[in-house]
Amino acid sequence: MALRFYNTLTQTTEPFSPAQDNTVRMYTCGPTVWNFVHIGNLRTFTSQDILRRWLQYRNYGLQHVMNITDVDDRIIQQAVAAGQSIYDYTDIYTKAFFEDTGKVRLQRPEIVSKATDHINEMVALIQGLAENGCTYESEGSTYFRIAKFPEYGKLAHLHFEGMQSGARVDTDKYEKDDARDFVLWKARKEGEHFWDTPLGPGRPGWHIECSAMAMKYLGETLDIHAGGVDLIFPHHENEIAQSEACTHKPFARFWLHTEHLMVEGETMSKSKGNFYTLRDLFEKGYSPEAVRYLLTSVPYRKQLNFTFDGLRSAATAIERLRNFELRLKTTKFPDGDNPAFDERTAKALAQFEEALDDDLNTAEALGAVFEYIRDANTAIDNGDFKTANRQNADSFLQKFDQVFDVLKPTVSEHALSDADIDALVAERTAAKKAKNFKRSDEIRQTLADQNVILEDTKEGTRWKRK
RNA sequence: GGCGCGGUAGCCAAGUGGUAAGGCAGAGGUCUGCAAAACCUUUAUUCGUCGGUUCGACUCCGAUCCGCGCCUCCA
Repeated sequence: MALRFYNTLTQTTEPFSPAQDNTVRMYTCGPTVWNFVHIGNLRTFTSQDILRRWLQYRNYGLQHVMNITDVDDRIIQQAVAAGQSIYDYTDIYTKAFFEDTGKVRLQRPEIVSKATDHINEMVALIQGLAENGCTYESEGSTYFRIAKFPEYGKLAHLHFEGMQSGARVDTDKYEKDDARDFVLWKARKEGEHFWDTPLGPGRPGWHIECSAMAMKYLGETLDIHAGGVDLIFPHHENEIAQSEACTHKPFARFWLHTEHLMVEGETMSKSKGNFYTLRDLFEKGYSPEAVRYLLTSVPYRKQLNFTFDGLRSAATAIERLRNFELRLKTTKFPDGDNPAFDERTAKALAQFEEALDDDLNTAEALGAVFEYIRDANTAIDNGDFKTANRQNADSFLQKFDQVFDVLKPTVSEHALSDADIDALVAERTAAKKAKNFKRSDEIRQTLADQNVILEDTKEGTRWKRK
């Protein structure tokens, strides 16, 4: 079956292909840069990375825009507290974001756009909405009038018929006609960063940046819009309202939402003491690959229970994958070809691709890979794996890694070089030959201290980094 | 209260009408100078509970218990 995704808008799984040409126009809600990225954020971004990679694997071009929210209440508050401008303050966390996500090998979107660089576009969009009679002004702020958009609630599947206007307590500091109305442009407040615009001095509301930037770079209708489940309402619902009320065209064809993660079975929160940034995990000694693997091993639409036990399991699972890769590379196979085994490889690849085509079922894809590895190991043991089978096997493994990207270890800059290791291994082999096991074990230990593991095989000694 | 998601082995988790993938941990074995590493085998008569439909249900229907999320600025 062809590629398909679950669409929050229709609540069904639908076949996917881009609307125009071969390029997927995709927008994902990026970070609010007021702090370091935490593992909850990262789960969403990692799932989007898998989405990116799978679209590319399926030979689609990609035009992916991710925003950086660099102005909002928290940022203003934190910047003031730190005695910095919002630009200086957010710059720190924007850089940290790419540094951190780079470590877990997230691809950088084709376009990264900052909210503060697109004030003009936002103002223009709000003006367009004003022309359509969808806005009103109150105490210097501009609001979107929900009553003008009857389809409001279609993404979150909320029904407001029974709700009385103003029935809810309005906790917002600004004056609104209807509790559901949301602010497009916030009036300037004393001591806050502001922009002078035709809408008056102030700053953008939360939702408008995404509509403005998405449509600027991708056109009025996106193929995919993605984010965390918590953004479905109100953020994405409001994006739809303000975009479609302006263009009268569907804002996005597919809405993909990543479920949240739990930590040790509990919701992650600072008060519970189970709040972790990616940097926290690195400090505890966990590898970027292990984090990446754990985060991707559970399909994106399922809640993921993040545990340290799971993180260790992930690291061991990666070892198994790497061991197979190493075995494939270093073993001398019997000459010839075994068509039956090539068929086995083809089957594994088909299962792998079908799993990811099915709304990115990463768990099933991994199952296909591990099952294959077991069969391949058995075939190698039995001599059923021939020299000519190596190419397809290796190609399958590389295709797997094109998506999951965990095979290559992250090597620190202080680590021994490959040449140093090779030299020590050669010395040990000589020592072993001379039955100088004392020296041989000494070298093994030296390398072990550098996180290099030696394996003695029929074809000699091979090594790997841990 | 409304809407949505989920409860499968010690842990993580796929499957969703034809008789339980995979990973980790555990147990056994192969290999090896010992060791390490690696590899192989094995581990759920059973899928929250109770009913129903069916030749047959983890998979469909009803009820029920439990967990999680959203219902205005949180990925």
